Amino acid sequence: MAKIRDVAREAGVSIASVSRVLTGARRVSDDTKAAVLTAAEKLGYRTNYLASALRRQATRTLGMVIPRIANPYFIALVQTIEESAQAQGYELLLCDSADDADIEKRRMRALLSRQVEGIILIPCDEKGSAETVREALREVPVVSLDRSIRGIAMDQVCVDNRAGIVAIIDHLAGKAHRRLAFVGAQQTVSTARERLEAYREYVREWDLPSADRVLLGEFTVEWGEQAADRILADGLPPDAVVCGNDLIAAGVIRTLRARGLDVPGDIAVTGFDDIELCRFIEPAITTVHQPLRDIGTEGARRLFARIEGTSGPAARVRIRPSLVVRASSG
Amino acid sequence: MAKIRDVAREAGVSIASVSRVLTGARRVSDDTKAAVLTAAEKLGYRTNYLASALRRQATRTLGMVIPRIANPYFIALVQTIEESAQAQGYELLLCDSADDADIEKRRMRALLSRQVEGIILIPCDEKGSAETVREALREVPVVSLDRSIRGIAMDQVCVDNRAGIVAIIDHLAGKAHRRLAFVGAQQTVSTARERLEAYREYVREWDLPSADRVLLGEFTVEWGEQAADRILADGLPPDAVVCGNDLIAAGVIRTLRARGLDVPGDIAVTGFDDIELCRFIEPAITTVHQPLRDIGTEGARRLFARIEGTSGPAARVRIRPSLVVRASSG
DNA sequence: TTGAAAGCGCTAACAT
DNA sequence: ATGTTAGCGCTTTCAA
Repeated sequence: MAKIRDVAREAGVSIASVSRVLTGARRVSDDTKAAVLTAAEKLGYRTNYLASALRRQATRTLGMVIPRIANPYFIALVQTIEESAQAQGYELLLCDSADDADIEKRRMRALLSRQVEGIILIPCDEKGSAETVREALREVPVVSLDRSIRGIAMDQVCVDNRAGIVAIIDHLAGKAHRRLAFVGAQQTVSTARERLEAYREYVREWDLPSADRVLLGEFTVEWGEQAADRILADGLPPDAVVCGNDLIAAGVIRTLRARGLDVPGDIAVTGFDDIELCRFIEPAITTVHQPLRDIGTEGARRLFARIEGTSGPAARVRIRPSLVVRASSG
Repeated sequence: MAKIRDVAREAGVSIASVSRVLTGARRVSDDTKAAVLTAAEKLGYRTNYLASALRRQATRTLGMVIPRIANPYFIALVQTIEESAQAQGYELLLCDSADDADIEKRRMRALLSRQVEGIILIPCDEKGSAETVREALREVPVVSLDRSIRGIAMDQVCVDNRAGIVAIIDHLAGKAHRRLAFVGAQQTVSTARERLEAYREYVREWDLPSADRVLLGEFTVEWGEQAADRILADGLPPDAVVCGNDLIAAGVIRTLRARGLDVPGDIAVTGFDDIELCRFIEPAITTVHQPLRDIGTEGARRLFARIEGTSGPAARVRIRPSLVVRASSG
């Protein structure tokens, strides 16, 4: 692999001149520039990023840690961050925490070891992630996306979960649904917690017993399937099921239909997130659309502001979602 | 950020001793080790990867370039590669080529600049990728996955597309389907080409006219929807549609049902890849299951063999897929 | 405008 | 077992 030395020799100039040409410094004659470019091209020279970054003490690299790379929902956020990074001339290092706080810590440390200049994190666990973030914050700015962490001074950008749940309940109430149930996930992340809390608080304005008709498991299709059977085991089932996310809704719908019920005729079902699957399920799922692009760009904006040191106190930003009415809610 | 100097001072030893302790070299006394560990912990020291990698001339890092990070199918391969990399003590740098040969070239160069020790590539374009690969091969081993590139000496691991299509046609023939059609994608990647060729060659053993009943577009749901309408416009439509992948099949099914036809009653439909969506569509899609784990591990195995210089001539490996029969093929 | 040389933070060879 | 030091490949003073 050709080094800057080789290019200098080939071009008949000093290595300083080669560096100047390649980094775009101004003070170079056209002759030198041409000679260097020719030599570099001829030798297939490529700047050694390690040496360059070590010397200039800048990597122009961002890190991002997400709970699961296989989740298209998170990937949509990755895309947005990647675009923002590219626009600023930064590269993105993506890591998967496998929804495990220990792995998340290891990944964050690996990113810091690689001297990333900032980190975007989708925390995997509200408790476990806090310590990791605090450690990282001592070295670089960190911004959390999608899920928030309480009691920590950092920029956090997420959807207004409460507004989403309120919109869903208002919609169902407008369709004359009265007996509601909520199928959500255990309270390990803020989204699970906030959606449940919003449901509990808001639904009692319509129907008190509905506030206690709550089942908590995981954000998966499988849990939705199980939960639906539990709901049906009840003597007088609800006429609408508010789900914590779309995957759960897909599972609930599948089981309800397998048991011979009509959705939404017998029971309406709603989701949250508006993942692509919503349009493929029959009936298509009524849900809350996540403003992923807005969340991502706002997160990146704040991270870069911190990197440049031009930002004020840490803030928690909540982006308003929108209701998407489809067939599953009658 | 604490440096090795600071730790050495804090521990009252030389920087060499700190390095020895942290890199796990043997020749250190227990006292020194303890002192270093304590000091490092106290200062929150983390080895600077840039300096370390530059010095040892080894990054223990692999690069991977895939056409689209949003495609869960590719992500399944990423997961496998990541696991293999971790098992070897390597980290993985993931890049998205956005299905664009120019971007792919830029990404590959960025990886080389970062001194990755090997690259796993899912080429975005059979023509455009060849040159990029040849360039990269001058510096590090490159292994292609899922899609192959003709006329280039490198390890390539992909599914046996022909075997998959043959299995599909045998299955449909066994169900007494005779008038077949193929809906695939333009021939920019090997998978599109090989599946079409296999269809054309093999279907004529059953029904000659079927070999010409071919529509080519993209590997998307939207194209499947359009293609279905074109198929129906024909006076005497086929009784089974073999699709180039599952997304196309999903689109075909959606349109056929929207036009009032029964799948598979009126027309059977099959896919290729066995993505998750297959089980959610109604009717669930009969398809060819990709042995993604096998492809990934075999690719990683070959890459590491090349990195260690313990491998023979470049080879093209074809992994056998399996047929998954579901409701869409009657 | 150009070149010589220092030094980024670390590891490993060499000396002790 | 430990310390001293050269040097990985590059960028950026500093001089000329």
